[in-house]
Amino acid sequence: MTRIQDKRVRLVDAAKALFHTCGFHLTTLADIAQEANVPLGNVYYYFKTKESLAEAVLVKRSRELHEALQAWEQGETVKDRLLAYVQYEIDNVEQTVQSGCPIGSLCQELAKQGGSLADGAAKLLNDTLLWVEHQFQSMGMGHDSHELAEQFVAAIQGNALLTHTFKDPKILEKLKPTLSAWIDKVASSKNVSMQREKVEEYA
Amino acid sequence: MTRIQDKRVRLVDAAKALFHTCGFHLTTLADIAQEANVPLGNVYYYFKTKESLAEAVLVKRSRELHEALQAWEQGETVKDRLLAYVQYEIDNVEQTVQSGCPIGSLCQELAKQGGSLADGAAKLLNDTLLWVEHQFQSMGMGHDSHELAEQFVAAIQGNALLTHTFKDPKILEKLKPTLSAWIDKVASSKNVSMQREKVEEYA
DNA sequence: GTCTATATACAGATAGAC
DNA sequence: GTCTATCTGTATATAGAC
Repeated sequence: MTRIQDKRVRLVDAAKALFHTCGFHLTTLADIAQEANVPLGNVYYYFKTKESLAEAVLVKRSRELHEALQAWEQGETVKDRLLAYVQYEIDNVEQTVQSGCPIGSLCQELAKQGGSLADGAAKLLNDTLLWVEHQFQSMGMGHDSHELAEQFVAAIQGNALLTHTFKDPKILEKLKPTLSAWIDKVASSKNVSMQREKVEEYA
Repeated sequence: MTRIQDKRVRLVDAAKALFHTCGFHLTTLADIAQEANVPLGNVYYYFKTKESLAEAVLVKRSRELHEALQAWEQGETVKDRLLAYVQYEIDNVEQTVQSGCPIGSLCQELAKQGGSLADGAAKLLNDTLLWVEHQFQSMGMGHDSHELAEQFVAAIQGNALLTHTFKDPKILEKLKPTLSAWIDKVASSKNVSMQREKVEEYA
């Protein structure tokens, strides 16, 4: 790409990192410009407002999320896929210890002020939720899939908050065996009723 | 109390509400002063800095939390007590829809900047966690109590985040039967091993 | 396209009359 | 104790030379 795109990319990357570590409101455009090695006045050539820069960050986070979802989707069994998601959180646990879940903290901070930023952050969490729900459907959980997905994502988000608040990576790490056992239990309890319900096709 | 205390109380109440609905950084002292019907310049007679006002808010939240814990403690069985906590969240679900869990959102926002505010917010969540852990100990869950408490609190915090993000009170409302069944399952699975473990005294 | 200098707005905090 | 007026710093955003 051209040099102009490089600067734009650098600004979005710097903003993405700083919004996560310091939060949206505490991060100044001067901080972002410095981190990206771009003079402050030049930022406005690429982004008219701080909000439009934040929107670009949300677009980038969305692209990265869907790449991750695709990667986890490669797992052989549904359980493998769901645990790949959990493992991803564990691989990035130091980030979560320092600044919380990147998506969860965006939702918490941006949901309060409404507007397009709140919607964009909510969509990240919703896309995650829909993917998990799809996994449970592939498992044959039918109508329960939505609530199971909510419990799964809530468990990860809740444990990420505890991890961040108490600066303790072990909290997230312990979650993997816990969720693994929970998936088994959920699946086995469903197998009983599978005798009378049609098993859904894997998508 | 004297009139001077009234103003102080009004400022703390206004700050408590606004920090929750708008977040700490987005709330200005002018907003707080207006909400409390106190002239801006007079705020500094009671609180030298915005941070010291936030500390007073944390003290108030801590007092209120411990009052709530005592109220829930009146439940007859351990399950009643834990579900009283969940019911409390449901009773205040509209607040959570609008602004998230008061304690969880404080932790998320203040943990990033460290300092005494981060510690104060973390203590609120930790006190909650310790109370839940104590309940599980009273149930005879022994060494598992800590991790059960983490899962319990994480479930509530995670569901509060989803409730806030998706503006959907039903998410938190559905949690009560889910956790109720979970408590039963946990208790019954422990009853098996109670035959070989000493049952701990209720505190 | 780039970057310095600056306008504008508003935040936290203070001075000092009452 | 109270409150107006204001200081000071800093954030977003713009103007305009290069």
